[in-house]
Amino acid sequence: MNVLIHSSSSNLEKPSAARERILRTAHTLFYREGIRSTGVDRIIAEAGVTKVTFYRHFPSKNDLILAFLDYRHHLWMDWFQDALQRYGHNLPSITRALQEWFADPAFRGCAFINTLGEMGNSMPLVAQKTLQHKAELCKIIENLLPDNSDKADNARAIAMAMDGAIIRAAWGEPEQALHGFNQLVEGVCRLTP
Amino acid sequence: MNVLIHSSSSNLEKPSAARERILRTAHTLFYREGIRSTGVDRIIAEAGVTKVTFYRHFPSKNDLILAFLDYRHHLWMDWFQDALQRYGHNLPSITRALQEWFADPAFRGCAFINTLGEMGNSMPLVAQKTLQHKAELCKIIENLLPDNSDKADNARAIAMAMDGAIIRAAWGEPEQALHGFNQLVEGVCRLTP
DNA sequence: ATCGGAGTAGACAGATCGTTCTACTTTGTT
DNA sequence: AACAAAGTAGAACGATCTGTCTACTCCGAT
Repeated sequence: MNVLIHSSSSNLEKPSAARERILRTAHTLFYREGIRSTGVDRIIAEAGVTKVTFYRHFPSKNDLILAFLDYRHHLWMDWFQDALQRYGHNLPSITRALQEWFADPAFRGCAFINTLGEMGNSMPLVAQKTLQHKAELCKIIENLLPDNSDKADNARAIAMAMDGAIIRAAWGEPEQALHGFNQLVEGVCRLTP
Repeated sequence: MNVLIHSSSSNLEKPSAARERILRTAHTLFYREGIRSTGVDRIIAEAGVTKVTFYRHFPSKNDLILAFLDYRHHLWMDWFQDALQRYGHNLPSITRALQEWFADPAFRGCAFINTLGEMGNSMPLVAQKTLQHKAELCKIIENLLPDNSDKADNARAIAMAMDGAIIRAAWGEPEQALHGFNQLVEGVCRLTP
């Protein structure tokens, strides 16, 4: 019951089935077990490709890491926007979306937070992609806020609260995470009604 | 100008100078560069000990990782409590303490968030120590809250906001992190005045 | 018909990983 | 004086890491 499903059958422009399999496998393993503890050999084996094929598409593991983040970005954004729509596309729908995500057995926190935390400053592009990801998230949150409030500011605060909630949920306390998140969001909204 | 300084001269009960050096070196490297990307060979070299000495104190790298978290816990808690006292031991003093921390050139986010994110579920004790760390932090925050409010609940929400701020600061946006954190704290406090 | 791009299978190199080992020296306690 | 704990120096282990290489197959477009 994965909530974040891979759009498997969009091969109309043929972006290489092998490449897609590598990327999906890398996504699963990188997200579940971390970047460094996942060797390329394992990705290659589980994706069912050969080394030559792998290195043809991704000249180095670093290239795969960056592609993984792009892949993750689109996957997560698509799911999140869809979830918001399904839950009413208003402020409370964020909580419902998070609840859905936290309940996913594959949930293991935010891939960007985890990756940046693991890689440190050794890959500047990771930090850059992380910032882009969160900037886009802020824009989406902005659209859920009423016009009279200071939208950009409040959206950033809510995004921060989201990260805090995601981390807490990753520690195995999803209920407390959602409760605390609601508290924080409610508080912020009361400040600029 | 490290804000988190190592209590170097507390060798009255002699916990082995070599052990202390290994632990300090591991702390620096693990925190700055991550766990898996820091090999024991490098720790051994930079700590100026030999392999035998290293493995006498820490039978495996995993033991060192856990000791690192304990070490970090005490180091950070001591600094944090001291900073709170210095800034007035009230709610706003949290922000000042965070500001001080974020300005530290060695700042690279929360060691527990980073480590748990990197290790995943491969080391259950890491998750356990992380929860203990944050539980203790919540208790400290509780003591800063007025009596009439729902202290435990609010402390947890504030701790969550702290984590969000820490992450944002680790991405290189300390001012936005502090601003958002203030917003969130102010909002929570207005809910239960 | 043919040529190139993308695939398969798997050996291999060179570095680094965590860990163990032998052999010797210093230091503190009894 | 003697002994044990804790230190030094450094070789070596097997495993695993990323990345390269040769040799062969398949298939679609020209």
